[in-house]
Amino acid sequence: KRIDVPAKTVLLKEGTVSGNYIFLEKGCIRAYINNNGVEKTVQFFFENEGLASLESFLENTPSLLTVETIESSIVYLLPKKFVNKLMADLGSEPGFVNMIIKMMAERQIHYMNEFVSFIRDTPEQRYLNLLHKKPHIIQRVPQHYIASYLGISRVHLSRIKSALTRKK
Amino acid sequence: KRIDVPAKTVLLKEGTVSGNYIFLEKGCIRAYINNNGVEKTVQFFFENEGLASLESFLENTPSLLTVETIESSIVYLLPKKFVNKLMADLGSEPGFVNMIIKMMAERQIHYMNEFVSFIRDTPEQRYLNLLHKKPHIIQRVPQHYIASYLGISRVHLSRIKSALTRKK
DNA sequence: ATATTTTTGTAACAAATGTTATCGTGCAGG
DNA sequence: CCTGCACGATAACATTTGTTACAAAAATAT
Repeated sequence: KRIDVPAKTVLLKEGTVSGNYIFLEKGCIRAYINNNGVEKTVQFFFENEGLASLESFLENTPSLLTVETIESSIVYLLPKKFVNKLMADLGSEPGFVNMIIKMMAERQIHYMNEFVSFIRDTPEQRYLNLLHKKPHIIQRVPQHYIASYLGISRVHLSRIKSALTRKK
Repeated sequence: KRIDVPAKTVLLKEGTVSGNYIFLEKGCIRAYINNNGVEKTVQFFFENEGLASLESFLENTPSLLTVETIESSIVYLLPKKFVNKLMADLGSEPGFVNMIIKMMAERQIHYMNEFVSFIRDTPEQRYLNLLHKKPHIIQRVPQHYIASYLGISRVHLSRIKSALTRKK
């Protein structure tokens, strides 16, 4: 289940049902939506982070997202059966349930904050937020992926950056 | 705990700690963020829906959101203690935990979809989505609140609407 | 080392969106 | 029945953002 893959390897393809929980030991991954041939990046993942297309994973529906490595990476693929068993076994344990709920609350808060940020902030502010709160993303991820993550064109992100350096 | 309030009543104010779970028996409510004096609507609620500023409620931090009635409404305010007790009592029951997890997953998927929609869709598409998937919002809520919910100015929403009627 | 692909920056123009102001309509409170 | 307000439409103008195209720099493969 432990595999070593080069950059730009697709781990989960849009339209297929998510069969694995993906855990990233080393490297860097992005999840994106394909919209009429234009890729819109939704999230980035780094060392020791795990992901599953939640909707697809829970409800056995085809995933909206494609998951692809950015750098060459080492990942574990945990089959869904295995994860389900884990949940069932530990379900009785008191602390486990609270942990799950807490994790889910965190993710919910994360997505809500992203959502609010889109309503409230300009692209420049969103870029600055990312720069301050998650500088590792800016450092490691190619800029055009970041642009699509911010919901803007790569040209515009370039403009924002050059405007910022001029201000300083 | 059951109160009858006129339109434009503030139920939870930005900066205060959320002390109640709010349940709406009748009427219509909006939650918004105040950004330099500009109100950005984040969500709408209608009959038989409940809400708490999750982050504030779980972590006892000041709420980022203000919650205000749109129409005159009838609401129940459930003190947090009461809700916590409910959770603790029922925590032992097996089905309850699954229900909570399912509810949280739903909300997470909701916010994620909103987020993805901002990255992927134009304002016009977002308006059409709302029109098709949640027509009751469009029908009952004043248009400038909807504009801020879509992340655009009220003028632009007007333009989108008139462009759409011209197309038909 | 060289060739090829990927990534980034910049310019010029087009389209989308915001801002401000004005007008008309309808509705709520006196 | 009035009189304000709140709401929505529209116009004119300003600003932001997207698109296309080209070139340079950086990374990667051969």
